[in-house]
Formats: sequence, C-alpha cells, structure tokens
Amino acid sequence: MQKDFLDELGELALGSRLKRLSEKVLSDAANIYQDFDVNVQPKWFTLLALLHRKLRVNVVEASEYLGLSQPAISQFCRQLADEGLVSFVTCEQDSRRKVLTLTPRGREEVNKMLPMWQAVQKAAEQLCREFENDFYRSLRKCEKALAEKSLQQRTAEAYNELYVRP
Amino acid sequence: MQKDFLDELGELALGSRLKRLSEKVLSDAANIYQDFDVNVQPKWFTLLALLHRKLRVNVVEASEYLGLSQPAISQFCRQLADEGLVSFVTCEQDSRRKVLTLTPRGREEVNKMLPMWQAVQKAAEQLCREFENDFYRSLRKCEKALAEKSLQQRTAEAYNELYVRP
DNA sequence: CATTTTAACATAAGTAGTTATATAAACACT
DNA sequence: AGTGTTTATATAACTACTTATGTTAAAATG
Repeated sequence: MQKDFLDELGELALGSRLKRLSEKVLSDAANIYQDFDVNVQPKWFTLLALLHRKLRVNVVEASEYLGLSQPAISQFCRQLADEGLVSFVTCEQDSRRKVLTLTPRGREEVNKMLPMWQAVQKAAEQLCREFENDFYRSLRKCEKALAEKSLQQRTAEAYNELYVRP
Repeated sequence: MQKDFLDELGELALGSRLKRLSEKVLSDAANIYQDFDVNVQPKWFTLLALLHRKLRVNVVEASEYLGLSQPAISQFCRQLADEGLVSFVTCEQDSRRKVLTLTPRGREEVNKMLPMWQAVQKAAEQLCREFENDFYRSLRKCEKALAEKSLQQRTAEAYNELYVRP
C-alpha cells in the first residue's frame, strides 16, 4: 500500500514536492535550534547571518539579499529589536532609511550559534553529496534555469507543442 | 554586485533555498491557472487530482496521500463543496468517516484541466532533465535520505565529529 | 456489556509570511 | 521654490496552511 500520491503525480507536482521537502528541512532546523538551546527563532536565521556578515544593512537591502518581502524584514527587525539582538538608526544621508546592526548581545548570540551552523553546514553538505550528483548544485541550476525562463512560459511552449502545433 | 545572500550561505541555507524555489514554482503554477482561465484554486490541485484518480477517499486518507494535515483537507473539502466541485457522504460502515467524491461539475472541471496538466508535466519534466542529472530524481532521493536519517540527527553526528570527538 | 482508549472529523487559534496601502522623505523637473 | 514621481519604511489585512482542542463514534478491554 503506497501512500504518497505525489509519487504518482511525478513532475506535475514538482512545486508541492519542493514545498514539502523545504518544510521538512526547516522544521528539522527548528529542532536543531532546540537541541542546542539556542533561543532565537529559526525564521530570523538568514537575517542574523546577513548582519553578522555585512555589519550594516537597511531594510530594503536586506529584503533583496534574502529574497523576502520588505514587510517581512520590517517585522523581523522589530521582533529582533524587542529581543535586544538588533538595533537600528536612521541613515544620516537619507532619513527614510533605517540602518540595522547587531547589538553586542546580538553578536554574542550569533557567536554562540556558529559551531551549530558549522555542524548543520557539514551535515547538509554531506547529505547533498550522498548521491552520485550534488543535489545542492542541481537545486541552484534549477533556480537559474527558472530565472531565465519561467515554468509559466515553458508550459505555454509545451502546450503549443502538444496541442496547437503538434 | 551580487545580491543573493543564500549563495554565500551555501548548504547551511538549504531549507531557505528549497522554500524559495518551491514558492517560485507554486506562484508560477498559479499564473498558469490564470493563463488557462481555470477557476479553481491551485492549492486544491493535489486533492482534485487525488479524487480524479481514486474516486472515493475520506479525509484522513486524503491527508495521508498528500502529506497535508487533516484540518487542511477538512478546509479544502468545505471550500470545494461550496464551489460545487466535491460532495461527501457519511461512510455507511463507519459513521465517523466522510467519503469525498467529485461532483459531475467537479469531474467536468478536472477534465478541462487535463491538457493544462499535461503541458505542465511536460515542461517540468524537461526542466528537471535539462541538466546532466535529473533534478526530480535527486529531489526524491534527498527526501528518502532524510526520511531515513533526519537532518537533525545528521547535525548531531556532524557536531560530534567536529567538536566532541575530533 | 460498561468503560476506557483510540480514531475521524470540525473548529479555533496561531504562524510565517504575503499583498495592498499609507506616510513621509528624496529626487526630478519646471 | 513648487509640484509630481519615486523610494523607504510601517501598518493592515489577508493567505495557506499549522497545532491544539473538542465532539462523537468505533474498537478494545476488563
């Protein structure tokens, strides 16, 4: 008795399959944070890592770097400020901009997370290379291919080939 | 000026990367539905396809087949019933169960969608095979590998190797 | 067969974001 | 300098689910 209908749908359910896997990985990540007694929310991870690396970024910049919406960063930013991990000052040259930085406590928390990140990195790297072809590399290639031509356009073309000009 | 921080994070951000790609694919799918003037919501897709294939399933069964929560199916089911696409009757052998089926209109709508699905299938299949290795196959392998040993456990092991027993 | 446990479904509340919209600052043009 | 347009951020409302919980029916057990 097979109970995974996505297997039957195959590539047609590519999106659903990707979503399901991403949720599995992200929920595992949340558990890992718990294992390591890290009291920051997993959803803040990419923003914290960005601030660790870049030191100073404003809201729109962060949203571009991370591929999230501007309101998402705005919200995370408030939450992180409430936690005392991030502070922000109005940009001097342009008072519309809000420049984010880690607070000393934020830097401390990130430093405590670094060994955990190293371990996740190693585990994920090994996972992706477990098969004959590197999954992470395929993933990036797929992203790139879709950026060049969307699934929407590919589908329109496939439809033409199948039904209009067969 | 590179603006994708996930590239810098590499495998550490595997979950975020998968999520971003799944959202891209699913939002493309929504656009495709629009292109084809199909007036059913993309989120119903897997359930409609399941009912098309299996004819009769109950709520819990559907949630298992699709990997969604039972309340999710419950909600979709109500929405689809409101649209007149799905009907349900109480199971005779077990009055707790609700057996879902497509209505005649539901079957009609699904039949209208079949050519579109064929086109998506073809486009997605070509996309996945565009590279030297089949992305969809890697994806399934990765799922399977994680089902056998979670990223959480892999990370614990990697941590030991890196810091405890180096 | 009375009672506890388990299973199926519905409903409520919560979450991690999104899109839409408002506000205010900066810029471009006259 | 005044006016219209664009940009940065905040806020509100929405979405597609989730977890938690309640209700009722079925099954298991003493």
